[in-house]
Amino acid sequence: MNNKGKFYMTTAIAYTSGKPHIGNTYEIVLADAIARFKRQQGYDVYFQTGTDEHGQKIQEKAEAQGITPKEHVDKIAGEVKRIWDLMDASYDGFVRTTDEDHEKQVQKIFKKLYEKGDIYKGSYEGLYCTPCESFWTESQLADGKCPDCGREVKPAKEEAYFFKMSKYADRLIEHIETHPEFIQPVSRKNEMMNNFLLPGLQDLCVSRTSFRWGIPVDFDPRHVVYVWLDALTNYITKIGYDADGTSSELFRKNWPADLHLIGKDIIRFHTIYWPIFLMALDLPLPKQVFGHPWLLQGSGKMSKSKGNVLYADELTEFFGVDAVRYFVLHEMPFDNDGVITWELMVERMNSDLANTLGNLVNRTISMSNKYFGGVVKNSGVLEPIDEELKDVVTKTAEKAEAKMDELRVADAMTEVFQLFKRCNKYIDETTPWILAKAEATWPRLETVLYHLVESICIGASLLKSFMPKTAENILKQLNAEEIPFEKLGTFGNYESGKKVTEKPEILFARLDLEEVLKKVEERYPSAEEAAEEALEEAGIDIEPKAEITFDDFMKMQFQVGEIIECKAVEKSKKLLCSQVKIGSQVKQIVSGIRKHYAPEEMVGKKVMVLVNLKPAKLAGVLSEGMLLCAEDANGELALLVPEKEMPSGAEIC
RNA sequence: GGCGGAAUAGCUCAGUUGGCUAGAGCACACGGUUCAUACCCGUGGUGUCGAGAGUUCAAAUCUCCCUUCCGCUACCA
Repeated sequence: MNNKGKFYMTTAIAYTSGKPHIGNTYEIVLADAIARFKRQQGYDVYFQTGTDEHGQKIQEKAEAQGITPKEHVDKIAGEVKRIWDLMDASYDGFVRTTDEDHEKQVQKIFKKLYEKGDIYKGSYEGLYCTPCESFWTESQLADGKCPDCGREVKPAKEEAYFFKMSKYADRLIEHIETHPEFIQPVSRKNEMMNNFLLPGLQDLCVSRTSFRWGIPVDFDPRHVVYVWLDALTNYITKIGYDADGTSSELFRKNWPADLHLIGKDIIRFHTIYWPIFLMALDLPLPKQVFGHPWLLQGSGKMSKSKGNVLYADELTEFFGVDAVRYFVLHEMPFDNDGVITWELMVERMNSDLANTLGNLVNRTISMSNKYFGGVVKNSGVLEPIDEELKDVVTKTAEKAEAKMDELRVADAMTEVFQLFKRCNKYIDETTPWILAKAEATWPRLETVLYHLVESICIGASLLKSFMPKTAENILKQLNAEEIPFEKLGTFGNYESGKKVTEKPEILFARLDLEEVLKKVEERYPSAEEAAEEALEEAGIDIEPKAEITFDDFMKMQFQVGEIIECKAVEKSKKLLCSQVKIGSQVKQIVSGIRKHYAPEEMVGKKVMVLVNLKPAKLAGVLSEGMLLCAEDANGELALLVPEKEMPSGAEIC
């Protein structure tokens, strides 16, 4: 194998709040296909994945179960690993952010950046705007007030460490502009530039004192390192980066990373904060960050509380590992979200895997056995039609490689399936069953079957990155070895005279959609029930606020209000402006609930109103109070209404 | 509200620097075939290329405007 150099790639690390669903699993399969293909091409690949195990959410999850956070993350990390292994992910390194060496390095990095002056200790004192949940540096304040909402900023109870993002912004802008391949897909580049870099970066809070489950700041142990400085650094710590300068051989060989594969939701952190952290550490930047789309189920993003979650291990029970790998890779066309449903899964399984591929292998082996006792001989009786087959077959590797170089995995796989389709056509063109009738045409028949076996071997070798077990199985049935990558462009690798297996094994059995749906129905309660169950089961934890006194509480005045008029606020996408009758007076209240309520359905509702809130302008419209809502983990809102009929103006106490 | 993207066959999407009768896969229909997992091969679309206007010998492809969706962001008292 010719060595094309090192290739270090990573996935994002999975957050250990719960078992990863098929949407999360998609990322590891995508990464694995890329890693395997790179290896096949001759790169020296180091492929890293892992788990992100700190944070308040995890602390709370653990408390709710009556176990320690460590026990909780051990369990979930084990689950993640089990699923990654089930999917045949060929990772070389698995990092956990609770690994001792990771924690130690994060502390060192934190200290190093602090000593360098890039991290400074700030405090919320006089600088925190509670409603905005934002803190500001002195220089950011507008007339001593919150630059966002213009209201007073308050002294706060917490202090925190901040990272000076702005210091490196110019360098980052320069880098992004001179390296167009850095952010993929490119459409994301503009979003980052226009929304964050060009308007000016704000400093990032990198520590917390409100929870304990994190890496302590060693020189100020009341603080734990907050998420990104902890999570992102895994890409260097696990391969042996040392902030004191004695980094490992592995690190020196592999850094900078060639590819960070992440979900599109965390592009900002990987293309802004992470490069800036690296600049602060005087390390080179990763060559490419690819924010892949999401795999959705049905109509919405998968989430536990919606009850529409599919898990990799359940899907593989129905379809097998490689069919699931095929599906998730095939349905993701590079920059659009893909959709997974049981119907689509069955369709792909039947048409692509069972019909096109499975049946091809099966009919080829059957004919070899039937006509020649399984012996595949290249008797060299050629016809012009053979050239067309060879042409397609020998060019497939090159085409697939071109697609893979652009990370277009689905397209690369499609190229491989073009090869199999061409083989099926070749059988029709050469009609082996007619050749079999006369002894005179047997040599031609031998050649035809040889061509088929050879073509399938090339196809199977190319399939290896995407569906490793299937590729192996096909080659085994043909009694063939994997063809090295550099020979995939040549025809005639199969050794003439070898014997294929006597009984072909069905690679993918056709499935009946009705039966599958029936089984699914039996196994899973309907989506609605599941959603309810999930909600009840999980409950929701939110960030606790400081205790208040009864007097504080008594300052707030709540009343029942009747909505007598409601319309959308024109300048905004989320706001509704309601006229609310409270006793004898009418207040105008603006609320961010347009996604959840249409203006007409608001009218007539009696709702809970915080009446004595200081009026403020929202999108230029005056708002004189607040409608109270309950919010679930997905941001779904529900207005609070009295459970018995009550007059407007009734006090809520 | 700011920035950006998209609207093409029933569905998912390709359509390069404007140029021959607008394509692929799936689904569907018909025909052929039988080695094979009732499979494979072939054939079949009068699609207002979102609406309107413009530039041009020529526009799905460029310009303007409108409509609708989507992404990021701000806002969401």
